[in-house]
Amino acid sequence: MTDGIAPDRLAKLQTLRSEGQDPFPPRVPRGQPIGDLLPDFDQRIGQTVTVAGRLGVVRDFGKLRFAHVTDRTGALQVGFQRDRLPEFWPGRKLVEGNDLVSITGELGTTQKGEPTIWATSVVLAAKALRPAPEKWHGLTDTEQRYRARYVDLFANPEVRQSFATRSQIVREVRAYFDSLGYLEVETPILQPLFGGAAARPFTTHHNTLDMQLFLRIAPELYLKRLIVGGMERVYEIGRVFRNEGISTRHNPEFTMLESYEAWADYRDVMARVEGLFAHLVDKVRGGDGKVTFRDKDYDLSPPFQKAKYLDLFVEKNPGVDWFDHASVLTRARELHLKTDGIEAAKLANDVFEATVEDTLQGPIFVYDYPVAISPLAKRLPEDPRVTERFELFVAGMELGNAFSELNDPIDQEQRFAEQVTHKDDETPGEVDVDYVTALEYGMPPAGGLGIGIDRLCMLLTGSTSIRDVVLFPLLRRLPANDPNAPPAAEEPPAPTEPS
RNA sequence: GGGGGCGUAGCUCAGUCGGUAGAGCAGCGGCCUUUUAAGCCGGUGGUCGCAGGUUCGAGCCCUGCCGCCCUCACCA
Repeated sequence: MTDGIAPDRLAKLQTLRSEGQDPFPPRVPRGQPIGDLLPDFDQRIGQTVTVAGRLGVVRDFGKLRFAHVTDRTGALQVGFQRDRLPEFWPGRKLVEGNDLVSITGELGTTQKGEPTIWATSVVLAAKALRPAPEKWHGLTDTEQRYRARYVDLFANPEVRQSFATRSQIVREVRAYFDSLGYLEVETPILQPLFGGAAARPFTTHHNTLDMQLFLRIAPELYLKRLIVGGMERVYEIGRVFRNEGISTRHNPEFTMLESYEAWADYRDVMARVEGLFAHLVDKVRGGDGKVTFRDKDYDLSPPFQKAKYLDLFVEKNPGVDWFDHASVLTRARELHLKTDGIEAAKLANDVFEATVEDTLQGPIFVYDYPVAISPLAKRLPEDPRVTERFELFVAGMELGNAFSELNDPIDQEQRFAEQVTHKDDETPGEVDVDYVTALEYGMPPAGGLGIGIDRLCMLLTGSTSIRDVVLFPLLRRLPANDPNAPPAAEEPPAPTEPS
């Protein structure tokens, strides 16, 4: 438990205690945000204020020491002078870099004009038993950054900034839908059947009900029940779980936005998406939609390009008929795709993904997807093989998926039944009868949308990896003898009742 | 799961041909009241990811394993 603690810091802690000082006092003077002091600092010179935060590297001049103190709003230099701190001075070395402190002092500047709080009182707020990473490089080891995100966050200000931006993005997504009269709702994460997407679920079990449950792969089918119920405009921002590979753009749990709007179709939803991006570009990027992602430039300002799925398919696969399996099979073999045991429609879509998807720099709406790969979308009146569905691509990355929602319960039941007969581990083993029943009560025509919030954050923060926009990405557990590993399996603490 | 790369002090990194384990920062002692990657002097600090093997001798070569990153596959 104490592996990795610097012995000298532990010794200082004990010295503090033996001198009757509490290294972890319950409260200290909180003072005010450093960021509030800086803009009109010149006018504040001479004021006595209190600030609290984490102490940086101490620069020691014998009878004078400097260090910066950082809080969530900024950093300010602290000047420790022997003559102003007669009581603190003899034990000054017991307070060191990375400790958490509360400083009271007079605002002033140094000879070089650096804003400085000349301390008249120093209170240790919490002793740090481990040193900070190196001041100049910070913490760069990616594994340590993800495993010890708490260090990453205080050592690397740009990381804090990215997550602040993520918070702002989520806030503005809410603001956008709220402004349109949508209700934010919460639907089950533990679901007896999984659906609304094609993905392998995590499974779990409820003891008292003795029931198998799935962690949701999408909230879709519950949200549309709400449309049946007359809520008309709903959205949910929540975690979904897919038991699949991990990569720079996949985390097993990720955050999805889904919205549904009655009396809208997929064209209306397209406009909503453009409206959302315009809003985000305005509020998060200050009107600048130009972002750099993986060394390429994109402009996220709407309007976006549009192209039909089948047009793109033909363009990259001349002479190949998406709906003709023999034709697709030939092409798939040409592309060295895996063809054994792959269903016809999936194979055709694999060809699309192999030949088209990477070329979609975007932002671009790809629309009118074949029905066979769109089990929840409404067919085009003029071509029942195709659905009113679009996906949004940026940088070859699928960012959103939307369609005119299928509200014909008979068609829906048939498509579910079709899925069950071709069941694989990505489709449920039985028809969601209750969902079909809901549709039988009548669902207004509606447009639905799903957007991967994490990927949206990647784009807007220029993060190459999804792990840079997820605070605690899933990592393999380390062996128990490693100091960074969680404590070896012990008796779990007794469950406590929520109060 | 396949392919490639990486793992050395708390942190950032060197380590040549296989020949005594190194630097900077942090921490420790000393000097210094205006530095800001402070400076100077002196010391401290190592399960070289783990386990085997080859060798007189392994951080280095070989095998297996663990972890992370990139990439492909799958997906949003």
